Amino acid sequence: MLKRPTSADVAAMAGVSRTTVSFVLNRRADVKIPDETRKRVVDAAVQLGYQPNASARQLAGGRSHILALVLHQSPEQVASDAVLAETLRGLSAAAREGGFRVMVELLAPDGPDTSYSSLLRAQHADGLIVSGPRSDDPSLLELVRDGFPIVIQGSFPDVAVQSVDVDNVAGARGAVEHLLSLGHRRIACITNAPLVYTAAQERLAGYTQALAAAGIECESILITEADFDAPSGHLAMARLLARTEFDAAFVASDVVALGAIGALREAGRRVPDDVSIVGFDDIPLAAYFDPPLTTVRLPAFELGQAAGRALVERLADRAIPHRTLLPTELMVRGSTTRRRA
Amino acid sequence: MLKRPTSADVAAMAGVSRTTVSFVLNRRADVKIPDETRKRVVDAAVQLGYQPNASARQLAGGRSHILALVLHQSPEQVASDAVLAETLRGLSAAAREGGFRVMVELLAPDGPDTSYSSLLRAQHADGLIVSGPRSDDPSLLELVRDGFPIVIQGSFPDVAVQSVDVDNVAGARGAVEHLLSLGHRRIACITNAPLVYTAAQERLAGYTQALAAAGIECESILITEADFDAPSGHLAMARLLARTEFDAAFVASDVVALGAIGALREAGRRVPDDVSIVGFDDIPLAAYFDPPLTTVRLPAFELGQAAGRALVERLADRAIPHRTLLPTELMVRGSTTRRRA
DNA sequence: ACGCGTTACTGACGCGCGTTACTGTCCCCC
DNA sequence: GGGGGACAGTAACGCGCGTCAGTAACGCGT
Repeated sequence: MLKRPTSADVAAMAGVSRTTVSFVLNRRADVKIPDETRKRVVDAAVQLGYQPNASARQLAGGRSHILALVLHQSPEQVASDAVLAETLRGLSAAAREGGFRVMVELLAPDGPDTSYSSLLRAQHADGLIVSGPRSDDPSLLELVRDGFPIVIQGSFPDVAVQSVDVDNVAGARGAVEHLLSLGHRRIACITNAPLVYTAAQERLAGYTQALAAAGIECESILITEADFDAPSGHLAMARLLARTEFDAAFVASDVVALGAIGALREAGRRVPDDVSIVGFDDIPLAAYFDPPLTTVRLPAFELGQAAGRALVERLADRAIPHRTLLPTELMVRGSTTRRRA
Repeated sequence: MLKRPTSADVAAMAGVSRTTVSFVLNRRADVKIPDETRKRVVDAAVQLGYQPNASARQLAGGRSHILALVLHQSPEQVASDAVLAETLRGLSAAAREGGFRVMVELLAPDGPDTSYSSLLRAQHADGLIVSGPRSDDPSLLELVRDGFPIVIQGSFPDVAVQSVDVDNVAGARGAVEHLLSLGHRRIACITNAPLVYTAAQERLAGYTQALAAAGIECESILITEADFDAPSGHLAMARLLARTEFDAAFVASDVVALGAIGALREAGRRVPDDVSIVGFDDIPLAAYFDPPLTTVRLPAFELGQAAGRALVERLADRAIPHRTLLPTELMVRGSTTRRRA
């Protein structure tokens, strides 16, 4: 492997100093360089295939131009996170706009894994996007308190840190309102995850709000928790079926909803004729479920993009809103229908 | 934000030179340091919360300790890549074992996006894992020729570069043999992607091999291409239904298969009673399709892990096999059944 | 007393770049 | 003729670390 050219090589070839090379290649507006010299430098750089060494640049400039995405999730959660790819795409796009690259740090949630704090403390990355943190994460609190640039994707209550999220409450409320508008009154709810996760809390809150607004009492017998994946949805629906009657259900995750629909089918209940189902997320496959799933679209790409942009702005010392909430959209498909008379 | 401590600060506090600090913290076995001194240094480092600056380390050491994952995929492909998350987990695990971190580079496939070559040339990353490259990518060829450490995830024929892949041919063959063993003779095939992708070619090859081994002629009227996502599977199945008869189909992607099953349903054909279906990938949701999908399990985690490990070994100048093929496993579920008499 | 080896450590350089402060030159205007 | 300013460019330092060559102190055998 041939030795990579340095800026000194470019300088030598162009017959100028290294400083001039740096000025030209970094397009410094406050330094005047005649076009002729500029061209000589650029030509030399191109001819040598010069690429500035990232480490040296980072060291001299004090910034790494890297954003790190920290995923605070269990394997099951990652596996069933159907929107991760899209979120990553959005983040990647935003990073690129701002001249950053993206690093990914996957954490095992069992046991305190604080490896990501070294990302910042070692200046591996300039800023962090932390996805779905647990609200009791001490090392995250410490990083925030130390003033590191961090954007939370999700929510992290009671802490002064920027966050970007989808409007879970409004989305869930809209989903339940849709069921209400179809005449359903006895509506069950399966959460997407245990309630230690704020997103699960928020979606549940949307459910109860919609019921309250319609003057319907919220019964805990109608509510049960799932745990990210389809099997947990299957179990949750089986629990509900065993203990009460209902003619619709809001399932706060498409993946969980697929499992729940399976349980309904096995119990001989048809969707949507016997039970209407609304999901949440609008994963790419949702429209191809049988029946096609009515669900709440989570703008995954935009979410990643918004988080990335927020962090980029923050790193440029520009003011950014404390909290950004992205709107959801109800996608009405075949899994909901008017209540039978 | 407080200024981060440097190794000089640690040295001052411990009353030794910076060199000694470096020796102690890097656990250099070839340098003898008494335990007492060692302890003083470690204590000082802990007390200051010292974290070596990554850039400086990279610059001095000439390596970044970063692996980059290059995803050469269209948005639709990324969105429907249900195994990306798992692969990333595996890669991340392997990287961590080897003391590396992971960077992700998403490329738009339209137009030659060579941004990833600068990852290596700028020494942003020590090595690359390139997922599913197109075989005509010139900048990749160039990188390989220049001797950069690259591992392909997928295949890249006719080029001397390490690669890791799942055994697509054997997996597809097994899927079709399963259909044959159930008495099916007229078996259609929907590819997972256009045939410029080698994985699609290989899975198709497995299909034709299995038929050939059974002495069945391979008819092109039974073969059609899809394009990664469910809608394309729907279209593909509609095309097949319009032009011929068959009693089973091998669909080389679970996501595509879901779309195909939808098309069968709309055409009034039941799965598996009228048409048996075998998919490929075993995405987490496959077991929850209706009917549960018989499919070929792609060991996604292991794939990422194997790619990561291969690259780590390569970077340590240890010999690694030119090509690693991971075995698949047939998951027999409800979408296949014996041919009706 | 001297040489020699060992132990315990350090000084100084280099990695490749950004950047500040500075130098030299030319020209114009009083 | 000389002061001043714009122009074109450079020398040199610092970023924080790894590492090699080197040194000072000490012990030991003869």
